[in-house]
Amino acid sequence: MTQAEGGATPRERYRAQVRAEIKERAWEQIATAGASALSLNAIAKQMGMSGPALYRYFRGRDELITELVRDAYRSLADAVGAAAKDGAEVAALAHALREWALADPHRYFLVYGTPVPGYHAPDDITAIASEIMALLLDACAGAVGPADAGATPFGTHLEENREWAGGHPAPPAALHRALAFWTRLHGVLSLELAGHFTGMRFDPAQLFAAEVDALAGPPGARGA
Amino acid sequence: MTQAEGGATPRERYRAQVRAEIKERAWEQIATAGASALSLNAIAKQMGMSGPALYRYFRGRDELITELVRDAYRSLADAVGAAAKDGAEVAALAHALREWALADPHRYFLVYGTPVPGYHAPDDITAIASEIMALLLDACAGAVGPADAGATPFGTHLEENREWAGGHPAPPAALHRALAFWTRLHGVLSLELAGHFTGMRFDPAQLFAAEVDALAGPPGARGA
DNA sequence: GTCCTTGCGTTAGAACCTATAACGAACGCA
DNA sequence: TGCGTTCGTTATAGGTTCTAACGCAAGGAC
Repeated sequence: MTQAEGGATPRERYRAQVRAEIKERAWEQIATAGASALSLNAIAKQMGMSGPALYRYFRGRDELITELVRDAYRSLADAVGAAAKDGAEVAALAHALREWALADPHRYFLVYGTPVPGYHAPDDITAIASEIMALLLDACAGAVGPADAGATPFGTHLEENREWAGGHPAPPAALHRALAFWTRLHGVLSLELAGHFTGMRFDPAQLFAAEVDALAGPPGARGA
Repeated sequence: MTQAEGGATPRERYRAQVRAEIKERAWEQIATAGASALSLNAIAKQMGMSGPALYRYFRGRDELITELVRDAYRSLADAVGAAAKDGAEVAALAHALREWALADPHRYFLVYGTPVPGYHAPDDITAIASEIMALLLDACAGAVGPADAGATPFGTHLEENREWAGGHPAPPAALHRALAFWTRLHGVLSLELAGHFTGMRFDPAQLFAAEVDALAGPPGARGA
């Protein structure tokens, strides 16, 4: 999208532009009907082209979706990164995450929703995921309270298996806090976005805020 | 499945039996390829029938899936109910939930996974969901610690909007704890089942256990 | 400016899918 | 034994992804 004009040859520029427009339409479809309803045929028709033309630009439906997942991850990393720029408070990251999720629920589900059985994310996507995790670890390492001294059972387990942190020099309590941040906020967000709270009258934002509050306090609270 | 033999007329018995077999095959397909790959045609072919025959038994793909969702909810309610029978410890419910989820991940995603845009669950399904919530509230109400006295901001918000608890006489702290139970354990389970922990070396079971531990302790810990 | 190559978009078609319509046969009930 | 309901069939319409083969047009080379 940004480097569409940076292409060398006219053909490459045109190609990049068409690819961008295809993804644009794809995002529109996903925003309204979800990823499962994404139809290459419909996109082509919408663009005034006839069906198989799109296969010049994407190997197939899977490759397009993989590209969209990549963009979604990139977008999330940017959103979280922007929030982590200054203060780097854990609550700020949480807020950025929620904003990003509410802005386009289907995009959230594209990243964190029900996985496709055969699908395995390519390396560059998992790299972006690690990048997000690093931001989270930074924030969590910066917020280690004095109460984090006591080692929890899970803390020691994490100490022994901390390869996933990619060499990040965070204490076990921070590792645990980062993991809890991820799983707890995903828990609230995914249930909210999936509509499991509709009917129940309480405000999901306040439940989310309560979880963020708990996260800002004790990490493994009462563990051991 | 159970009441297949309770039918009055031979026709009804046969019909119930065929419906049961269709659902059986559907579950097999879902277990291997997920709900999105469920094909009425394939089921029919597998049963030696030709395509449209299944429409005598289900209005369409949607009705079959709705039925499967209903069965999944029922199964979850039974599993949780069985665990709540005796001691009624919160940890026991958590363990039952995890067992149920790991037994068939795709079944879990059928209930808690990415929602289909147009779909709205029928009343009897939401009723089962309420039933599960009631079991959870029972367990949480029985585990109110002395530390739960202090009213958190979210606790008072829940006190004001407690219709979703269906008149359950649980203190606000128990309501909060039940909600946290649901969202936190779903957070860990769904990320684990979706494969977001693969590559990271830690044991998901221990993270789950740590969350259960935290749940058994302070509910809104440090809120306010 | 002219040729030649490369790539784009087309139509045709195979193999799926859901879903409806119309027909014939079998089954159960009286 | 007859009759009506229900079942399973085939045919059909319309949708999807994706491959193959063809023609045209645009870019680069000279």
